[in-house]
Amino acid sequence: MYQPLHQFKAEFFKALGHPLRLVILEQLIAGEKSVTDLQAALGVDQSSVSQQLAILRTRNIVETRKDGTSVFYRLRDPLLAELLELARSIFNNHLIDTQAMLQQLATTDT
Amino acid sequence: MYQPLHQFKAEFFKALGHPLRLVILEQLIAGEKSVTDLQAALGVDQSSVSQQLAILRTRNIVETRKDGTSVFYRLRDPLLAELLELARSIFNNHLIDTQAMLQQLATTDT
DNA sequence: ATCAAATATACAAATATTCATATATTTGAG
DNA sequence: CTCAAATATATGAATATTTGTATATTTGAT
Repeated sequence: MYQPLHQFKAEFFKALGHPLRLVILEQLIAGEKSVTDLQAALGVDQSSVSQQLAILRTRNIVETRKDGTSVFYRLRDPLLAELLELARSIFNNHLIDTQAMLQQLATTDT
Repeated sequence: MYQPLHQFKAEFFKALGHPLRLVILEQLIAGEKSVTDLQAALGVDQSSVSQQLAILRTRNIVETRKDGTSVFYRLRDPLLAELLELARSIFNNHLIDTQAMLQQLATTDT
C-alpha cells in the first residue's frame, strides 16, 4: 500500500511512540540493563517491561545479551541516543513556544 | 497513568509513525507546500492528505499559512528535519546490518 | 448572490494497539 | 532431579488508529 521503506520508518517511529518504551530507552542510554533492573527502576511489573521490550526487539531498536537467567538489553545503535536527545530539544522549543503563547494570551488586553 | 512529559513525547513519535505522514514531512523539509501541492506530489486523495495534516497540526509538528483558498503547510521546527535525517542514518545502519547478516547466512556452510 | 476551487471535518467499519492476567520457558543452584 | 528466579509469551477485552466515503466550510471570481 505504501512504499516499504516508508512503512519501515513508520514502524520505527511507532515503536518509539509509547511512554513506557520511551522511559525504557532513556534508561538504556546510560548503559545496558537487565529486565529486573528496568522493572525496579521504572516501578512497573515484569510482564509489562517484557512486553514492551519485545516490541523494541522486533523493531531492532534494542539488542540483548544473556548472562545466566538474566537478559541484558542495550540500544542497537548509539545514534538512537542522539535522536532522543534531538527530540528533547524539539520538545523544549515547543514547550517554550507554548509558554510564550500562554504568556501573551494572559497579558494582552485585546 | 504515565508522566505527562513522557506521554507528550510518545504522542510526538506516534504522530511520526505513519507512512503517509512521513512522506508529507519529507516534502515539507524542502519548503512549504499547499494541500494541493502535496496531493499532487504524493498521488493521494485530498481527504487523506487533509486528515493526516490535521494530525500533524494538532501535535504541533506543522504550521499553516493561508493564502486565498490555499493553505500552505510548513514544519514548525527546523530541528525536525535534522531528526528525520538522523532517523535515516539509523535506518541505513540497520539495513546494512541486515544485509550483512543475510550475506553471512548465505555464505556460511554450517 | 452564485459558483467552483480548495480545504476540512464527520462517520463508521476494519484493523491495530494497549494492558492486565495467566501461563510457559529457561537457567542455575542445591 | 527439583525448585525458584528471571524472562517470555498467550489471550482477550478495552481502546485507539486507520481509511474510505460523504459532506461541510471557506474563499475568491464573476
